[in-house]
Amino acid sequence: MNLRDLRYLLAVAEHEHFGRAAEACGVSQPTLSVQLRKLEELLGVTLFERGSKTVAATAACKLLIGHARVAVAEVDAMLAVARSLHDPLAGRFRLGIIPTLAPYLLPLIFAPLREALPALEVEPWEDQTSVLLKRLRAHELDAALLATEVDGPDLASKPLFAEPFLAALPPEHPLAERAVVAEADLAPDILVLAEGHCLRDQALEACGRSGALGSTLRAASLSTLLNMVAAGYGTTLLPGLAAGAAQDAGIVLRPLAAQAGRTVRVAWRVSFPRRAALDAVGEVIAARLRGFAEGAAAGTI
Amino acid sequence: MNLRDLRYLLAVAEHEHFGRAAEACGVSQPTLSVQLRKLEELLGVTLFERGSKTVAATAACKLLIGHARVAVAEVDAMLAVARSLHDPLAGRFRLGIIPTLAPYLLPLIFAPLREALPALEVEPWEDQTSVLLKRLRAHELDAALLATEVDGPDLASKPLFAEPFLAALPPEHPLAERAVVAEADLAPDILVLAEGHCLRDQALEACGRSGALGSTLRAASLSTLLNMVAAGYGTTLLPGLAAGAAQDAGIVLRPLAAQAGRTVRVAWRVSFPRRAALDAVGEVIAARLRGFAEGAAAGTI
DNA sequence: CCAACCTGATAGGTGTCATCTATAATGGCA
DNA sequence: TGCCATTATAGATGACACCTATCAGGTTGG
Repeated sequence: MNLRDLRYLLAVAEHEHFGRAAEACGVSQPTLSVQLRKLEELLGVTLFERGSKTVAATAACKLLIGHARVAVAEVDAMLAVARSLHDPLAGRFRLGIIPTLAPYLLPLIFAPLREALPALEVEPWEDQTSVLLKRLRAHELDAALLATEVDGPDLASKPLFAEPFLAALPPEHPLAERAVVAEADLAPDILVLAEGHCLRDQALEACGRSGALGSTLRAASLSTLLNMVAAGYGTTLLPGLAAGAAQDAGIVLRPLAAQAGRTVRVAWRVSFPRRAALDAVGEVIAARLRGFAEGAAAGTI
Repeated sequence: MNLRDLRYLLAVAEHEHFGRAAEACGVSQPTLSVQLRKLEELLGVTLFERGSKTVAATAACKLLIGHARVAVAEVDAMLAVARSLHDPLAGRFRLGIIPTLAPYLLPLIFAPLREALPALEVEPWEDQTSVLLKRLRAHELDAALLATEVDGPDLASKPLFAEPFLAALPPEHPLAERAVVAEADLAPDILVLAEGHCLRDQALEACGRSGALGSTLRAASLSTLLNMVAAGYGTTLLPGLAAGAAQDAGIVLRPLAAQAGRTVRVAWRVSFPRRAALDAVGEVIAARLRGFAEGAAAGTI
């Protein structure tokens, strides 16, 4: 059975005339006659009584037509929905973001995203890299903003912008008097985030310390870490976008000698079909952050 | 778009696996792949994300699947209804019956009809011949029991049984003393039904009177007519099946010399598709009335 | 690290079938 | 009785759903 046949059925029932029904369906009258007869044979039911001048739906036909009408209407509704879904730049876009980035990046990009992609409902999801990757692979996210490369043939990524690190120091810290701080000088009393945060590994690597930290304090969030630095517990390496929050906390920021930093990337499943939305979101973010690295590295924040 | 495609869509969404979905649909995997890709092109929407090991429905697909499910379910329901309608001996059967027949025939045939055709809901409709024919042609009746032939190429009929007329006389009427009454003897004081009843014309013809009756009384129903005869207003020609009612009213019945009578026929549209039901109903009625004519004509009622 | 697998995509061939035009059959009507 | 309207039939044709065979990519296990 074919949907077309149901449309023919409804047309003949409505017009009570094969010729006009055929015209309404855009086919020839013989086509309609043949197809309708086939439908009758398939159903095992006489659908229409053909008189010399009249075509009348049988009682059986009237029973069946109700179902046919609903079925055709549903398919039409489906086509309509599909048409409204044509635009890849519309609909929900679930974007994972790592915790050391989300609070500082989101305020910057929300407005540009809404302006550039008004039909796209960007839904942020904050979690650590490994969780984001898991959710991304599970189709629970459409893309993720990370500070690491991704591996595996099912995922791909591209860099959006470079984010320099800054030395974050308590005001009374000896290093605060220097204009530029060498990464290695931070090593002795550096504070880092809890395990799982990519920033933790990157900070340790930048200042040349191994992973074995002993009793070093570990903060659960970048906000907590800043509070600890401000309280004089030690120093840290801060992502450039968090500079504003650090200064508000009374922390002294200094550019780094070797210009350590991280690259924020957008990652996605290679099979993800809405590449247009993906690229558009990436471009909006990259455009918003363009020139950020130079300014931050030069200390002109 | 084809219903088949919707079934494929639902199968893949359910199994999340092209091979197994194809098996469930009874087609090869390439067929399913090709058809689904075509559906995606038709809808302009990517329905599934194909990973190396996974097939996941996109958000758009989930929106569309709801409609597809309803449409397919409706079509299946339609097929189920059609199957249950296969039996032509089932369902409503609207049977027109003329007023001079209905009250006397229906009590005889209801039980046999119910026994022989339990799935057939016979729905009687009582009206005069012309009205019945109009309703029959308008598809408001499936068949009609008449005492006349039908004409026109759109209608057909066949005789079911012969119904002799009887002379109906007041007990004190002179003719009541005869064993057999000649039709012409009833003419002087015959009472007939109102115009439009076929029995009126047949009674008048049988007793040799012209249509011009002058001030002759006319009854609206056979029941009224019997009351009038019983009250001594005159005589009448009575259809055999009404004999019981007449005797209950205290009327004297006599066989007719020329054995005037009428033939009850079933009429239908030649295009009426449920010939099986029609023939079955006719046969039940004919069987029930078989032998009636001889008994009635012989006065052994 | 490579071979065997699993899975979906692609290619070429084939048969079915929806569709067309042309024409017949039927009945109504003047 | 011939003309109009309507549906049914016939034969031809093109589209397309389907198949088998094969490819391509990714995973897995020895």
